[in-house]
Order: sequence, then structure tokens, then C-alpha cells
Amino acid sequence: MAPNSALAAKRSAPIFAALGDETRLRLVTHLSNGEPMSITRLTDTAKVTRQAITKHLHVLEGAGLVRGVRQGREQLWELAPDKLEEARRCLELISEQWDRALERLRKFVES
Amino acid sequence: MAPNSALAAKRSAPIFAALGDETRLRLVTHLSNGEPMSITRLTDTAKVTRQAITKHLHVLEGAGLVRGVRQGREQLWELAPDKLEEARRCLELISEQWDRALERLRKFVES
DNA sequence: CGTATGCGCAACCATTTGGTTGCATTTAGC
DNA sequence: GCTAAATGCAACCAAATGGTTGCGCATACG
Repeated sequence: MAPNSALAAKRSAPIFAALGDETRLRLVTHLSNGEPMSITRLTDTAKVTRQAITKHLHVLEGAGLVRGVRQGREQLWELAPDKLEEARRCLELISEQWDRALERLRKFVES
Repeated sequence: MAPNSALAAKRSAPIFAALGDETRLRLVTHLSNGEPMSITRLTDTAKVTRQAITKHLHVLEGAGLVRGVRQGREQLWELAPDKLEEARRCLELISEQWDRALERLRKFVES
């Protein structure tokens, strides 16, 4: 295992967990066009209650994936892409290591 | 939202959910060097019971991330990187869309 | 052949999760 | 100022999750 992968796992797991729900992943993709959206607007395209959506948004917020801003009587939510990048790097690390392992195996077989 | 992102969410969410546990993510990084490992060996580096590890491995198998092969009295587990790639693409899709949104915003502000 | 190792299965348990409903509170707009 | 819209808060609930222990079974090995 890579040296600091234990730390990486500890940091990345909550992000993956937050993305690991269909409703939440759809919320993230909804917000991924960059436009902040209100809760009711986000609820319109979903199949569950506004309260459920609110809970999901707080879960995403807890993972650092979104942030909410109050504007008048509306609460607007927008994407916070830093953590997304972190998750992406974690996956890339794993697949890169796997690719290197495959490469070593190929060379070993060919020799 | 992108046209088929609903489908993407349905397919990707279970993968993220499987990766969204610290123990499981560490199992994946353990296996990411390409060498298949037995359950007891994987348990050695973990903090929980062999049974817990077995359960986690089955969760990862259910998500298509690992596969197990019986060899004598040992059950060896290895990474199945196709699904990893799928999750990686999903994240990349989201961040790309976000990048494009930022680009549009920048051009709008500058004009 | 007997023993120790590696696993699988099942039961059980506490906690978390995802969801609902009901009601209170703030703000926009006529 | 009154009404309707948007949200927050709290209680409650069923099901899933992560973990344990105990036991039984197959296989390697001296």
C-alpha cells in the first residue's frame, strides 16, 4: 500500500459516502452547471420531500461538497468543487497504481 | 443537468457508496497494487474482525469493484478496475461541467 | 490420521440512514 | 397589514449498516 494511503482513505471516504446516494449524486450533478439553486427548485426535479432534500444538502455540506447562502427568503446552494477534486485525485491514485502493477506484470510475463 | 446524468447517477452512486467507508477504501487501496490477497491477510492490516472484512469484501463485490477466486482453502480477492474507471469518469464529468460553467461566467464578466 | 488453519454461515445487536409529517418562522408582494 | 411562499425545526419510524460472537466445514500439513 502507498505510504499515506491510510490518511487518504480517512479523508476521501466521507466524500465518497456523500456521493454514494443516488439522490445526492443527482443534486451534485444538478448544481454542477455552476448556477446556485434554491431548495424548492432542487426539490422540483426530485422524487422525495423538501425535507429529505434539505437533509441531503446538509450531508453534502458536511462533506464540504456544497455550500449554502441565504438570499432573502431563499436558501441558495452551490457546488464547492475543491472536495470533488480531492475525490477525483484519490481515484486516480488507485487506478494509476493498478496500471503500474499491470505494467510490471506485463514485463514480467514477456521476459 | 446533462441529458443522461440521471442514468449516470443511478449507475455511479452504488460505486461511490461502496467506496464511502474507510475500511473498504483501505481494502481497495491495499488491492490496488495488483496482487490478489487472502481474507486473513487483508484482515491483518485492519482493525476489525475477519467477519467484518468478509462483509466489506462482499459489499465491494456487489458494486463490481473486486472479485474473489477460490484457491485451495484460501479465498483470494483482486481488484476489478472497470468500475473504478466508471466512477472516475463520473467525477470528471461533473468537474468538467463545472469548469465550463466557470469559463462561461468569466467570459460574461469580462464582456 | 489428527490437528491447525482459513472460511462460510447464522444470529444477534446498536447505530445510522433516509424518509415522512406537523408546526413554527421569516420574507416577498399586493 | 395580510396572505402566500420558502424555509427551519423536531419528533417519529422502518430499514439498512457495521460490527460482534459462536459454530461448523473443508483443506493443508506434519
